[in-house]
Amino acid sequence: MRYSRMLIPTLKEVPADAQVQSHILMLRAGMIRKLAAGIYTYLPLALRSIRKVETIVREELNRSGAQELLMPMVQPSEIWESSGRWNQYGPELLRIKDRKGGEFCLGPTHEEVITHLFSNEIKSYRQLPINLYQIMDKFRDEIRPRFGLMRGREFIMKDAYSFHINKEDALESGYKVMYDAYTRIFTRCGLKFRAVEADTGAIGGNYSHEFQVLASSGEDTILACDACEYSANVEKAESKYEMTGEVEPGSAEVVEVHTPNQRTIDEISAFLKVGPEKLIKTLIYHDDDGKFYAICLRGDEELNELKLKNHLGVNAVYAAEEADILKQTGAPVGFAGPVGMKLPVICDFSVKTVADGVTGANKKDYHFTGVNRGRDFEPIAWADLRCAKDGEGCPRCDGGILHEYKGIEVGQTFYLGKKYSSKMKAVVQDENGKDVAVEMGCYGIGVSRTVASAIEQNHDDKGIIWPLPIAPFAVEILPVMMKDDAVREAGEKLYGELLELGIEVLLDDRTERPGIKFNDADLLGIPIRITIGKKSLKDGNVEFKLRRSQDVELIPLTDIVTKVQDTIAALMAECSGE
RNA sequence: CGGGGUGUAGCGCAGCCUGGUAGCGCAUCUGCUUUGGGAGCAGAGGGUCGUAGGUUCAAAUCCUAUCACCCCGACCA
Repeated sequence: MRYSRMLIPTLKEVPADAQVQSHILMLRAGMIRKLAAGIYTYLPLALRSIRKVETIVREELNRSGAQELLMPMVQPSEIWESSGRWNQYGPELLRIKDRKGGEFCLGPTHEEVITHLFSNEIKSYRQLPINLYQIMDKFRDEIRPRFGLMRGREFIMKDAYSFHINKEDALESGYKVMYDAYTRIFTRCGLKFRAVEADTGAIGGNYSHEFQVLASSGEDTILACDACEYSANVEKAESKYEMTGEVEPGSAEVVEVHTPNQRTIDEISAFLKVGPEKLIKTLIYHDDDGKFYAICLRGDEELNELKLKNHLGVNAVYAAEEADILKQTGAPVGFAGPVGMKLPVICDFSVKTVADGVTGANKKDYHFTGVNRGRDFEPIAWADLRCAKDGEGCPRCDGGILHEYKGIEVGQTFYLGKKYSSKMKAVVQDENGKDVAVEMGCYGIGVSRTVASAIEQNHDDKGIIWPLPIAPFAVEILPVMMKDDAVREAGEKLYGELLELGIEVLLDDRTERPGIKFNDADLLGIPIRITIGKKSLKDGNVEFKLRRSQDVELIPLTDIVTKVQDTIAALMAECSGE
């Protein structure tokens, strides 16, 4: 492609409404333009990268036995009513009417459509297993779209749905296969990522993983072991911490102390001059049935609500309102404690590391000191309820330490079991002619977000540094002076030769000044740059430079094609995962 | 939806308080000179000042409403 003919409207200045690097750089590199909040046009350069990701996704999914189809973006309300989600989904579902007043929505996801299709077309266990996927635009009317392609309302997603006759199959030939395919996909994209254990909600089990591209600007926090494969979203992560540091209960007397208006851990810690690790904090929670609990943690620990929810085996947990706390504990917020607590007390393991602790007295403006477990209170359960932290022990292996990373979620795999199939009539006849609900899995990849996260992970202050497999072009030829006949002709000749070999090459044939060309080249981030200048050309050489490196090599014109081919092969091999 | 902020040329902004010819830089077009890291000179084009009402002899400027966009919270690929 000739630069002079391609729509690449680069910007020298940073657009005022962009905050994150991927957004800024995609705007500046002329890759995207906004039409409305969270809705973008992908310009030619961006589309080339998107297509590359899509191709990798297709190749790996096809290889894993999945089949591509394409479902409608506009979906009738009926199927959403039958799944119960027409009312449930909320304002994120963009609803529209046709000319006859019929109700439709723009598809935010396709469980309804795929299940509708399945129940009509798949009747027998002999047709299973089957895995169907598509790559298309989704529309989710997000409350707050932001960060360019990172969180758009319209975005490109690959969604896959698998159907199996039994759980063993679903996990082995379904979930595991997709997990491996995802690992290959992101490896082939040239991204540094981790597959982390994620919340499975009410389904339970370790059968959901988030694929997180590591980037300091990521919104998700993950903890990963430095010795084994364990890594998990901090929302779910466990650690070996609770097994260490346990102390015997102390022998101090329980003393009621006056602590006027001292509510928070910091306030009490300062007021009584004891460290927060000597405090036991008590939080009041209730589940979706309105049942209340008192949750105790060491003062310097944070409650992981997800762990609490899973421990209780309920659909949701909520922090109690101020009025409820007064009603349930007899004291205002800040003075709850396990001693004499009427509500069931559940303690995090961290409480075992506190002896002669400080707790609320369930009485306004009073706390207890010298509180010890066993003697002064007894929880109904001990559990891991705290947020795991950087530097703590790995729960899966010996000696491994967890480290914290920031990540961008680009994919998630779910084993769903029969949760949806039983509700949505996805049934087949088994060998006995009996109807059974099928085992389902669903698997998503944010394609446009993957491209954005690649930039988030690979850039410097001058611009993008594309991983070769998803770069819009592999090579950029930069003739410094197009008006110099020798330089121009050498550029054109090399351009022709590389094209002939099927190499994707961008020829900057603009008659711009060198500074503009160099800066644009850095901004666009094409992995291989070949600069053709008057002086080196006189000796029969061109300059060869990788975007990610500072080194410039002088290569004889006669060798440059081979050099490019070898370099492409080497860069691709880095991402092959072999 | 709650809180904060911004709408003036393709991009970045000034002008508004104190009403009176709509400006600057970059970009664009023409010509000449320049050409290894965002050139110089000369000239040109481009704006219903987000929109709708109101006040006024007169509104980008004051008032009212409204819309859009951005940032902080709950959601998610």
